[in-house]
This record gives sequence, structure tokens and C-alpha cells, in this order.
Amino acid sequence: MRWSKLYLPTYKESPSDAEIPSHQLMIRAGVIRKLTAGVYTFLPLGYRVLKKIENIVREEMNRTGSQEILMPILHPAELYEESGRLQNFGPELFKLNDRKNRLFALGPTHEEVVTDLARTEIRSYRQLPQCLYQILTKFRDEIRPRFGVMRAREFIMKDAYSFHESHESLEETYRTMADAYRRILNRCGLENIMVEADAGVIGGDVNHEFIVFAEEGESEIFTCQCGYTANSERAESAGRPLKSPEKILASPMRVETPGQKTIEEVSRFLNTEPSQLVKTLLYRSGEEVVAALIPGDRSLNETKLAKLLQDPWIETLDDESIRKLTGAEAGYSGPVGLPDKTRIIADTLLDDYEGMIVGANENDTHLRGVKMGRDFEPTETASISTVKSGDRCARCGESELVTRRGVELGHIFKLDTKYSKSMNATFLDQQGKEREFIMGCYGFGVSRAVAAAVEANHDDRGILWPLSITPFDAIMLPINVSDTHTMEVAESLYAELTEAGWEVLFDDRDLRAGFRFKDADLVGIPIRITLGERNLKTNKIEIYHRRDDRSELVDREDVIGVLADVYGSLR
RNA sequence: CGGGGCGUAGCGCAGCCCGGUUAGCGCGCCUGCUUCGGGAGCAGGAAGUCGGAGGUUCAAAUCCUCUCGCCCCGACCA
Repeated sequence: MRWSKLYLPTYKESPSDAEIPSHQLMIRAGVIRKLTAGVYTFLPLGYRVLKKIENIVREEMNRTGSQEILMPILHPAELYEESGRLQNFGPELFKLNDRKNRLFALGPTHEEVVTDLARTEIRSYRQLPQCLYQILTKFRDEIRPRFGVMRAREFIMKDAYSFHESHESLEETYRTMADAYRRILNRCGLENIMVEADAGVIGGDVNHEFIVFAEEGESEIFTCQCGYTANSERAESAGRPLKSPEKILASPMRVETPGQKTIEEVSRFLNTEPSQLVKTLLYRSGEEVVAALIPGDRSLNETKLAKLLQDPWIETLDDESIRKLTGAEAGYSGPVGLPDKTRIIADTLLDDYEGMIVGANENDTHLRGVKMGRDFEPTETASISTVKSGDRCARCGESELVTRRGVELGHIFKLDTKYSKSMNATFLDQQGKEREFIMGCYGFGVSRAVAAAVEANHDDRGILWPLSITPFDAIMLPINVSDTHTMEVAESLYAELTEAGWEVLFDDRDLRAGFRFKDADLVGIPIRITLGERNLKTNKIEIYHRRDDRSELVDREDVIGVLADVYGSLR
């Protein structure tokens, strides 16, 4: 491809709305262009990368025996009423009406559609197991689209769905898929990890995310030497030893804390550590009021609480409601003396506490030496606080958890009968008995993978495409496009490489060399073939390896061999 | 949804507070000359409903109201 003919517009400056490196570089390097918030066009360069990733995904899915299909994007809303997700997906679901005012949705994923397909088509256990997948555009009305194609409202995803008669069969496919995801990410040249995760609106119990490491990634994960890995929504820890435990007193002691409302203020005022305090966070879940107790130096993990309460719509009480419930301003809430009907959930880390300092439910007052089980009785104990780097691992109880950031590219779920049950999707088993499908689903963010690849592979000059997904194998740059000899060599080399099946971007633009060098660095093709008049006099051609920032001079005849060496088994 | 910010040429911005006649700058774009191994120089040029609507005023990019769009932070830390 000749750059002079290719639609590859580059910018020296990045647009003001691009925050993270991948977004800035994808705009600057002509990979994507924004149409409106969270909606992007893939330009030729970006589309080439996208297709390469798609193909890797397709090959690996086919290898598992999964079959590609294409389901509709436009879904009748009734399907979502059946599964209950018209409510549960909430405002994220893009909805629209047809001319007869019938409600439709733009598919955010296809559990309902594929389950509907299975329930009408798969009648017998003899047809199981079955795994179907597709690669197509999905829609989610994100609360806050950002980072370009990383969190978009319209994006391309590979989604696969498996149907089974037994949990053993599901387990087998689940493992096969996990393995396939590993292979996909490794083939894309992306360093990754599988972690335990929260299932969110998809549902089901067992699920794992595949995270590609990147400094600016939106996901935070925790890992332990023992092999435990989980994302921040899911991770549990055994906490860490308390520095100076609060002693239990014969009975709670009231202390005046005038005007001290935050954990920081109170701990400073009482000359103690934030960890000695216990935060009481008041939530409303439906009609119920829930008091969540967590260590003062930690945050509540709302995902965990929502899951525990089986209510995705929990919300904190407003100040007025807190006054009514506790008789005190927010900031002085505590577990002692709350109305009986209040559900008290204590974080598991509080089991290690002897005494604690809590709000007294009275303005300007806290209680010291409080003992859980004596001064108040928690309704239940559960892990509801966030994990911190350096905590002891909950799994092995010994090593410290380490945190890293990354981008979530894959998420696989054991759905069990969540959808088959609500949508009455059944088959006949060997005994002729009607049974619900046991299902799994497996998502992979294809368009997001392009962004993740850039996020994980760039330097201060531009993108560094991994070899397996680079839009072109090499970029050929004749220094002086008006030098006849240079261009003769360029044309013949270009023809030869193209003939041999290499995809070469020929920068034949009549621009200064320096300008085109900068462009080449920005665009990030792994190999640059530079043709200079001086070197050509001795039949030498310069090969520049972008990622290593390294050049070598080779004979014209050896150029093709260098390419073959670099790409090795990739082609 | 709450708070904040921004919409002025394709991109990045100034001008607005303190209203005034031709609305500027950089990059990019077009023409010419010179230059030509790391985002060239000079000269000339094209390009803007100042997001939209309404209002105040002799006069609005500038003040007021509404509206649309975009961005950031928040929507756990009592």
C-alpha cells in the first residue's frame, strides 16, 4: 500500500479530550476517529489491526470446536422481560421503539437471543454439548464512556455461549475456553492474567476475567504467590495485624468528639489509628436499612455488598434519613443501639478486632472499647471491604497480596441455569425427562483489545504494534523520493516484497524525510526499511527495528530474509 | 444522576472579566521560490453561522436566560 493513496491522517498534537496514551496515540496515528461520545470509526490502519485480532480470535474459537454464527443486533424487548434483564440491565440497555411503538433493544450481549435459539432448536441431550459464537457490534449506554475505544458505547465483541446437560460438561468447556483465551492473548502479544471476578449483570456464580497488564488500565487486580488472583471487586484478604488494638472496656465508654466527623478527624482527635475505628455505612436496599461495618482505614466494596444483598440498586442513606434513623448527624453513626430492624453486616476483618471505636448515634460523641457480640450483634459477617496491597492473602493466609493494573479483555462465566430457567429453555435427557440447559458464556472485547494493545505497547514517540497484529509488516521509506535511483530500487523492492506476500506500507509521499520518520515512529510499524542515496551506492539498505530502536545495514538481497527472521513462525 | 470545566477555521488555543466598527495566533491546507537523514525557511493565499435559540443594548464572541453537545471529577470513605 502506498501511503500517498492510503487514508492515514496523522496529527502532531493530540486532541484535548484524549486522556490516556492509547487514546491519544490512536487519534494521532490515524487508527480511529470519534463520531460522538463513545462511538468511533476505525480508519484503515485501525481496521487492519481489528481484523487481525478478529482472525486470531476466530481461529482459536474454531479450534475449540465452537461454531461461528451471526445473531441480530436488534432485539425484541420481550426477551429481556423474560430474563428479567429489562430491569436489571437498567439504563445501560439501549432501547428504541419501532413505528408501531413496540419496544426493542440494541444487543448488549446475546444471552437471551441465543437461549431463545437453543430452546426452539435443541430438543435432545444427543445434541449437546454445543457452543456457538459470533463477532459483532454490541451496544451499551455506558454511564461514562471514556478513553476512546476502551470504554465505548458501541464496540465489537466476540461472545460465545455453550449448552450442556451436566456440570461436568460445562466445566470441561469452561476450561477449554479459558485455555483458548490464554492462547488468544498470548498470540496477540499481550501479557495477561486470569483472575476471579464479579459476575455483574451477566449473572452466574463462577467467573473469571482476563486482564492485560497496563499502567493506566481501569481494572485493579490482586495476586498472591500462592496462585490466588482476583480483581478488586472480588478480592478478599485476611487483612493485616493491627498496630495498637483498641482494648475492650467493661462497657462502652462515651467520649466527646465535638465536630469530629471523618475517620481521619476522629482518629487524630483521639490520638489513635484509623484502623481502630469502625465505620458504619448506612444503605437502603429496597425497604430494608443495612448498616455495613468496616475497618476505619478501608473502603466499602459496594459490589460485594450488592451481591450479598442480591440487590444491584443499593444506595447510601441521605443525611436526613440518617438523622431520622440514628438521631444524629452523619459522621456519628454506629452499630450500638440501632433500631432492631436494621440489618447489621460486619466485615470479616472485624473478627480480628478486640475492641473498637464507633459512632455513638449521638452528635459529637463516639464510643470506645466496644465489643462486637456483646454491645451489638451483627446480623451476619461477610467480606465487604476493599483489599489493600500488602494485605495477607485470604486463601493461603501467609503471603502478601500484590496489586497491578490492567485492561479487562475477556470475561468468562458459568451461567448454570440462570437464563434457561427464567426463559424455560429445556431439553429431554436420557431418561426422557425435561431439563434446563446448563450454560456458559464467554466474552472477549475485540475493539477494546486494539486499545489495550496500544496501551501496553507504546513509547514516547508512538505506538509499538505487536508483530502478530501490526497493520503492516514493514514500512518502506525512501529518503529522497525525487531521486530516480532510490525510487527504482524502492519500486522493485516493494514489488518483490508484495509478491512474496509481505504487507508493506510504502511511504512514497513527497515530504521531507524527518517528517516521515516522525510519522513512521508514531504509526508504529515494527520494521522500517529506509532507502538512502548514500547507502544504495554500496547496495546497502537500512533496517530499523522500531521496538528496540536499533538499525542494521543489509544488502538489498537480504531484506526479505530479515523480515522472515523477525516474523518467524508468525507467517 | 451530583459537582466543575469547555464549545471561536480541519486540529490546538487566545480574545469574553471591563460590549464598540476589519475576530486573532500556532499547526495543518493551497500557490510559488529556496530547502531536503528526524515534524524546514520565506512570500502570498483560502478557510470561521464565535454550538443553537431567545433576550438586554444604538451596538453582543463578550452581559442575561434557556437549550444542545463535549470533557473531567464524583456518584463507598459519614
